[in-house]
This record gives sequence, structure tokens and C-alpha cells, in this order.
Amino acid sequence: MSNSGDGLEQEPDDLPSARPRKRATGRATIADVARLAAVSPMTVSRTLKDPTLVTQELRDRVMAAVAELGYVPNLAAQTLASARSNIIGVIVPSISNSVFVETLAGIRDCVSVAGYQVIIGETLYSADQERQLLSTHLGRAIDGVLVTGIDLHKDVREGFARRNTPLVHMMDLSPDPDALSVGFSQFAAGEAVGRYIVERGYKRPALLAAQLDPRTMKRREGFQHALEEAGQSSFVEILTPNPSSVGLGGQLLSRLLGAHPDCDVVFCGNDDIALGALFECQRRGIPVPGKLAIMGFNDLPFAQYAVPSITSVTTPRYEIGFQAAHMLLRQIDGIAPERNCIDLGFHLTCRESA
Amino acid sequence: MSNSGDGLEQEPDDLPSARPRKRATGRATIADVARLAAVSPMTVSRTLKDPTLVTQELRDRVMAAVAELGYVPNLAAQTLASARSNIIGVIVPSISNSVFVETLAGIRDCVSVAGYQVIIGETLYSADQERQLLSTHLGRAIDGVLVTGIDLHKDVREGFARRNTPLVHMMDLSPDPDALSVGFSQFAAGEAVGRYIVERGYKRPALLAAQLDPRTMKRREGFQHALEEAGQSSFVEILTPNPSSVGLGGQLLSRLLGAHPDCDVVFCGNDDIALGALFECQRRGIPVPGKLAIMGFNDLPFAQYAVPSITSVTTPRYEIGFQAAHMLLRQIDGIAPERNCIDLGFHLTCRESA
DNA sequence: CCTCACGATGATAGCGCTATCATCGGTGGA
DNA sequence: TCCACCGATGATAGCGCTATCATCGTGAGG
Repeated sequence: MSNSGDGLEQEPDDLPSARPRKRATGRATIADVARLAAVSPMTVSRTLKDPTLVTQELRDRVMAAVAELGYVPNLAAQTLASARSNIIGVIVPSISNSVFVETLAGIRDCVSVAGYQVIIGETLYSADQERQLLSTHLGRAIDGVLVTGIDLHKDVREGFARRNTPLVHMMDLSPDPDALSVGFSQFAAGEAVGRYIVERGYKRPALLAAQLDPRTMKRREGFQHALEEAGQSSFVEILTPNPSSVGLGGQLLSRLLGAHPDCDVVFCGNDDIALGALFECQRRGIPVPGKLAIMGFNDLPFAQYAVPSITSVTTPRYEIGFQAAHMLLRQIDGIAPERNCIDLGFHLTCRESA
Repeated sequence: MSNSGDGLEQEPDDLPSARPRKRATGRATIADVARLAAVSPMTVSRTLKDPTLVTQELRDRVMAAVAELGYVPNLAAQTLASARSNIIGVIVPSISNSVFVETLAGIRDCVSVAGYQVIIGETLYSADQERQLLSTHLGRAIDGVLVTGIDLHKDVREGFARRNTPLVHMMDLSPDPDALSVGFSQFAAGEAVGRYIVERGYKRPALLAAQLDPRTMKRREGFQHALEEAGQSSFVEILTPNPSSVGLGGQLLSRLLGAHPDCDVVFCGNDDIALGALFECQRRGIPVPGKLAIMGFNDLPFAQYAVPSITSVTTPRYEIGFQAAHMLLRQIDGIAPERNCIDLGFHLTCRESA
């Protein structure tokens, strides 16, 4: 027979004319382990999944064989056979936005102990992109999804529901009682800033915001609402859909000062904008907060170290990621959550800049 | 014939007592599409993979059926059957380090057009973690890996080579002629900073560095080498393995000033440290660069906006990601690269702080 | 002693897809 | 006219794993 040496199998020495094994990857399979340990493949599978199902003796033999062969389970095969991928998808607007970094850390810390892997998808703040990502995720047969924000097209949500793929929203609280969400009220956070500004006696507030995602806009609404409630109905605002950055913060502040040089406080949509605004003030010699107060949002790590330190709204980003992931995993395991909506709150951290 | 109904090959609705179909996911499969389009599953597969293999007529029927059923291919099955996962793994020390954000963007932009997905693994600067991640990746049958840094245990590299899984190193240039790498010389970059300091006539330089990964240490060596070459053999350094951050930059600077208040320039291992150092100087009223000059590394977006703007080494992070991914994809397709090592260089961007 | 429940293990049959080869009408050169 | 040849399509057989059921002692209960 001409087909010798094709399958590189040394042990199985009977049947010299063994079938040619059409396609083999060359890596050790569960069958190889089983053969070496002289047990059935099922016993190997059980040993690896739940050792208590197997007697000590067989377990030891299997583990030895696994070690000897350097066996690594083929996850695609596991997924196909068990209809569980042990992958969860995470949709964030942008990983370059430091805000999500801690959320991702929380997610990772929660799911990694449970043996799950994470696939991150970036929407770059585009709803279309988000749609497409979620569709790809369905192809991967992921076990669940964490989505930033609560503004998901209803049909997409229903698509997941129909397929029984759990989905948890992060960062904001969903008004839909059926939706699972972990976060804090973006509206209330904006409101808190507005109230603070009123309390402190600032008279001519301004709002600078970039990357106008739904959460930013909700904070804006809350901000507006608080001012109106205090009878201070008007405020200046400069908005741009561009992605936020320190540089952009400087530009926005310049535009603001050009149009309204008499502002006495700016609420910046996030800390990057706030830092950029602060730098611009320094460059122009404008005293902060003496002449112009600055407030940020999220309380990124640098906010407390800036000079002056930046007053900002501290958000539980790590905790949101962790709890959302936790809720998702429980949902995957079919455990209903106690509450569908977990509010982790926020608090305004008062520092030197306002 | 007693064996009817074996392959469930009729309309799904007759035979109320159809066999129970042991485990079904409920989602449309390629067989469903084939049935609806009245073609064989293979034709569906071909239509989706390479439409030119199929006549216009069948193609249309298949596409119509796909649309009607909302068919989404099961990637686990594809992976298992074809031994190709269309996933590449990326190993970075930490996604919270903004340095890697742009590299990831470059990678994503390169691979997404080719239909690949990315799985990100974080080593958190631990070699053990890195090892384990790479092993998991093998389990996923990924098609290739991008690894940050060139300091990979030889046996891990060989493991990949044995399995024919391409691997490309990023951010530094490998001395090993067989290894593929895209980046710049970390040593040379450190050297450039050292030379600049000498040229500018600074006399008492210091080095502040955190998170002492191999690349940081190579920059340090280059820095040292440049100073020695200029006969200025000694410099003060404060090193810590802690993860770098703006806050840490301030702390390190405080420690430096406590021990060596007469330093005239600090080279910070990265821009976060530099920014923290700058803030600390502002807090203490130390003129920068008048009394103390500050240099950073990487030229993160904020560096040019700080006041004073921060002199830093600009590194082609996006381009490194893009090119490394490109090289990896070609390698996956079996195309040998022209050069195994691509040096994308760096340049020192001189600003106000030094 | 025999049944029966039960825990440990094995045998069997897919999961949904694609590699591979077989089949089947044309085509064109000998 | 015949046949090697080719392009389009289908049939078959896995990829490596696990769900499910069968089997086989074993010890409790009758």
C-alpha cells in the first residue's frame, strides 16, 4: 500500500492498511488521550469537565495522559457538540475611550474565573456597526452579550431573546422592565452636576460635549432639567459629534470663550474634554476656578492629579462591568436575577477646579 | 422498507411523530437553506464562500433562501470542518495602557477587511499569564498570533512553529533572524533621548520608570549607553514595577526630588509618568523646563496639549499594528515576507518641556 | 437468593460544516 | 464518432467533542 506515514500515528500499530484519515490536524485529540490512558473518550471528557464523576484511578491515568500528550481541547469541537461556546461578547463604543477600560477589567475579572472568554466589539459610536457586530456574534454562537447603553433596536433585542441568548445592558438603567441592566442613571448624574452648579452660585454655566452618544445626551438633559428647576433656564452649549479627546477639549473651550467670554463654569461631557479645557485655560492664563470653573465626568484616574484637581462625577465603572458580567453568567445558567435593573449609583467628587 | 424518515428529508411539518432530533439548536442550518433552495448543502457552502463556483441561477436561489431563513453560519462548525477559525489572537500587556489602543486599532483595521476577528489577551505584564494565554489560544485553533514584545520563551515560540501557527512580534525588533517582528528599536529610542539630553547640555539627568517590562528596560539601556558614550556616565534613576499611571508619576517625581533635588531633566518611561511629574512640578511651583525639564515617551495624544507641552518620543503605534497584522495575514496565507523584521522607526518630538 | 436502584464506564450518534471525490452532461481535437 | 477533459453539482465522510442511552457490577431491601 502506498499510503504509509500519512497520519503520523505511532502507537496504533495493528492494521498496517488503516484508512488514510482524510484530514487530520496533527494535534492530540481526546481519542489519543483515551487510547494512552486505556479508557474511553467519554471518560476523558468527564475527567476534564467534572472530575468527581470519575474514580480516582482513572482520573489519574487520564491526567497523566493529558500531560504527556500536551493535550489541549479543541474549543470549536466543544462548542459544536455542546452548543455552548464559553464566549461572551462585549459591545463597547470604543476601547480607546478610557472609560470602558475599567469596565472591561471588571468583566474580565468576573468571567475569567468561570472559564469564559471575552470577544470585544467596537461600534465606534455607530448604530449600524453595532447591529452588524451583534449579528456576527450570533454566528459565533456566543453564550451571552454585554452591551454598552440601553438604546438597542428592539428587533435586535428580540433576535437575541428568540435565540435565548441573554443580553445585559451596561452603564445606564433601562426603563424596559424586561431588560436587564446594570449602571446608573445618566440623567440623574447630569442633574447632580446641574444642582451643584446652582448651589455653588455659578450664574453663567456652559456645557461642552463631544461624541454625542445617547448617554451623553441624557446627562445633558438631566443637567438642563436641574438648571430649569432652579429657574436658571438658559445655558450655553457647544456640542460636536467628533470623538472626544484632550485636544478637542481645548478647541471647544476656545470656541466657547470666543462666543461667551463671560461664562463662569463649564461642565465637560467627560474628563478628557475637561483636561483639555484646563490646559487651554492655563495657556491663556485664565485662573481656574477663579475666573472659570471646570467640571468633568467619570473621574478618570488623572482627574485628581491635575493642577488644579478636577471636580468630576465618579462612576463605578469597574463594578458595573463586574456586576453586569455576573448577571449575565447567572442568566446563562438559567438563574433569574433578583432585580432586572441594578443601580450602582455615582457621586460627585468635589475638588479644586469647581 | 422500514427505514423511512431517517434523514428528515421532507417538509418539516408532516410526520407528527418525527424522530425527536436529539439535540438541535433551533437555528437554521445550511441543510435548511439547501432544502429551501432545492440544492445540495455543498452548493450553499460554495455560494457563500466563493460565488463564482456556482451558476447564477442557483446562486440566486440560495441567496434568497439565506435571506428568507435569516441563516447565519455556525462558526464553530466552520472552524471544526475547515481547521481554520478566522480568528487571530493578540497579546498585549494591558489594554488600559493607552499605548496599545492605537496598535489594536491598526490591527483591527487590517484584519477586519479580510474577515478575521480578534481575540485580545492581556498578560498584565506577567510572563506566566502570557504563557497561559497562548496555550488557550492554541485551544481556540486560532490562525495566528500577534505578540507584544520579543521576549517570548523559546519553547512557546517553538510550540507555535510546530503547529504551523504564525506568530508576529510587535513593538520591538527581534534579533532572531527567523522571528517575524514589526516595530522599532527600543534601545535606539532610549539612546536618542540620551543624546538629546547631552546635546541640550543637561548635566544631571534622571530616569523615572514604572512597570518594568523588557521594552522599558531596553530603552533604559539605550539611554544609559548614550550618556556613557558622551562621558556622562552616571544618572539617577527611580524604578518601580507598579503599573504606570499619572498618579505614580507624581509620586516618583516626589521621591526623586527628595533624594536628588538638583536634577535638571527627567526622562519618564512613558507619557503618563511624564504628565504626573509635570503636575507635581506645577503643584510645587517648580518651573518646567526652567528648573526641571521633562521628557516622556510614546507621544500620547495629550502630550502636545499639556502646559508646557511635553517633549516625547513619537512612536508609530497604529502603523505597527497594521503592518504586523498584514504580515501575519500573509503568513497565514503561506506568503513569505520580504523581510522578517520591519523597522518603522520613531522620532523625537521636541516641545516645550525639555 | 433475587430484584432494583444506582454509580461508574462505555458505545453510539450526532453538532453543522467542508474536503474530497464521484457524477454527469457538454466540448473539442483526433 | 469517440473519448479525454472540464465545469457544475451532488454524495460521502469526517473534523473533535459531548448528550444520551446502554451496560455492568454492587449492595440494599424484600
